[in-house]
Amino acid sequence: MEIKEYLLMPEETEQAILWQEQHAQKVIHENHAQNPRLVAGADVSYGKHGEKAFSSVVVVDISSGEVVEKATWVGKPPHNYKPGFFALREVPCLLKTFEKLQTTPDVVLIDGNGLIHKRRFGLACHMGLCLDIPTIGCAKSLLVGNHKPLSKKAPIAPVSHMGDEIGIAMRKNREVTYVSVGHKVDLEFAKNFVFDLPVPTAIDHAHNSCSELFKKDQQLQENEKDKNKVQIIATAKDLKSQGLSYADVAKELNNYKDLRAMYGKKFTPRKIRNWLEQK
DNA sequence: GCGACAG
DNA sequence: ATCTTGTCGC
Ligand SMILES: [Mg+2]
Repeated sequence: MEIKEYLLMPEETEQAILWQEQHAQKVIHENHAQNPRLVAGADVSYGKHGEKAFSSVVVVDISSGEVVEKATWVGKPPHNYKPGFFALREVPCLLKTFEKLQTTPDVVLIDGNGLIHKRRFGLACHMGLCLDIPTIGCAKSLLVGNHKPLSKKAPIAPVSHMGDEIGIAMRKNREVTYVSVGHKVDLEFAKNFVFDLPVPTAIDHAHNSCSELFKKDQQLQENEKDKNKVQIIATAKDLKSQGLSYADVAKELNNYKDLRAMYGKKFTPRKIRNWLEQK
């Protein structure tokens, strides 16, 4: 789909604060969603050592519950996570993913807050401005604000912060979701829409898709590592057959920087002996 | 200075 | 977000 505005905020904190305050004024708090049918859920997960980002957007037709389309993107995380500036980390990934989407959804659900934000400009607001589509923030925990305890009788409670009603806390079964306006929806619509969503939601699908990408990548890396190990063992075996001691074989292998890099750490005579005696 | 802090 | 196994409960 078409990205209306490719909005990236400055990395420097002081400028980012001003930028958020300025763009918060552009957020539309009135409802523009009518009879939504195509709902997009978006999420990002990260590699074990934070070197890779796995981003997914899944579109669900809520009239049937069927998945209509899925788009994914894998790349380097643009920024570390910083509370209040989550968009630095996820907006670039999500925009790359929405770009690939053929479908134009009626409503977008973002895994993060909208108006529930110190400057009323959480990730969902940011993405809403970029996409110019009705957008709702759905977070799993609270960034700012307070609310009365949820109970069976009152599974929904308003979230307030500095005198503003900026969202609602909602419990469906076991899980609590914090719902807030992202863009072009009002809180009343967002509340009812999310409350009535059948599970698995588009966000659930997106989250699962990210986990699959993560697992797939992890599996590939394991295979690569195994292939490398086979190569290393073959080399070690060759050296040993030339009459070198295990200590000398280890010393020799350590001279090859590429071999050491693919193994990850230094070779020890003990390790070499274990490998060769196993095979 | 301390604690809180979406993912 | 990731690191992680079994275990308690319906
Ligand atoms: Mg997420």
